Amino acid sequence: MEKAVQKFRQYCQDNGMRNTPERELIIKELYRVDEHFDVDRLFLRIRNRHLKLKLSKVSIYRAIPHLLKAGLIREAFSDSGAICYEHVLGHDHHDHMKCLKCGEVIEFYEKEIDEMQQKMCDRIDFEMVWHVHVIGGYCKKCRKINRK
Amino acid sequence: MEKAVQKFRQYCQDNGMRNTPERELIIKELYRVDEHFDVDRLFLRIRNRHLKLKLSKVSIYRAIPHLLKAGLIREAFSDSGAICYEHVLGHDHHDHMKCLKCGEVIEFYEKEIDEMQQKMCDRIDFEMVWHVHVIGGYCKKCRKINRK
DNA sequence: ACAGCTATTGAGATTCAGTTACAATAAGGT
DNA sequence: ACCTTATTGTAACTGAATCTCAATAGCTGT
Repeated sequence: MEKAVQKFRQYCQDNGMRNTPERELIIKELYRVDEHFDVDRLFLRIRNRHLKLKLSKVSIYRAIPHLLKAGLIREAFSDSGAICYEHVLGHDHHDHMKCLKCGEVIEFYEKEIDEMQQKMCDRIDFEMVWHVHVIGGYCKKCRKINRK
Repeated sequence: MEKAVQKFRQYCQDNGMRNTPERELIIKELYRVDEHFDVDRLFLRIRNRHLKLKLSKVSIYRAIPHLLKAGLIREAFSDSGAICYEHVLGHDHHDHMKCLKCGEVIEFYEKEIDEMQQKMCDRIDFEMVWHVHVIGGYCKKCRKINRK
């Protein structure tokens, strides 16, 4: 977590930006819990913990493009309109499956898929910056229920 | 295109739904052009062709969940807020790369990635219904420009 | 061919995520 | 400590998508 804050400070320096308590608060709360989040959820989490009584949702919206660029978070998937993010530092890369019935999110990682993806990009001289790979379907539990 | 209309008629029958000229118009326009589209773009295309002067955007929104279920279209990616779809019939399966600079969309298909994806789902007993695989980055052209 | 049930339509109001405008504040180099 | 200007919060706004509701029109049975 402290590492993330450090990294962001560096990012600010490199880009002529100012580091502020608001941004650090966002990063700290972001890294405190190992969970997917959208802006609203993160906002409420900060509110409810009384870490600081006044932090505007707009500041979170404004911070996100920077956090993405700085490589602190990445887009995971979108959930009925709202975009869900996850932190990157200290969390191995993975992608997501989402159960269309119970909403459960399963993380997966298949080394070969990633490698193949990279090879394919190299082949056509495409410089990959990010990727989103989401599989929608029915999880083990919900399949059983459906079969009944 | 006529095949798509047929398929949708069947889908209506199977689900106690009514087939209407509005829905057929949507499907026909959808299949007339081999291009990605969002609701707005499709709406304007129908308007501009004067195929029918009065078709509400709401009807398109309402048709989409059915078209998805009927297997006539699929979600391709989202473009600054709006979801982009593409038709499925008569168009081989593929995924997308998107250039973050010029916005170009490149379609790709890697058989092995698809197979590996399926194997992985089988392994954990997850029934895949759809998947979205989007790679963001810089295309060949834009990389060259960036290097200057 | 007709009647009646009810799915579907369009207009307009509404919701909700995300953005913008702007005046007040405060970070950080000097 | 000062001064420049990036950042903040409030509130107004945009734009995609949904909901409400009265009017319309498919389909089914007769």
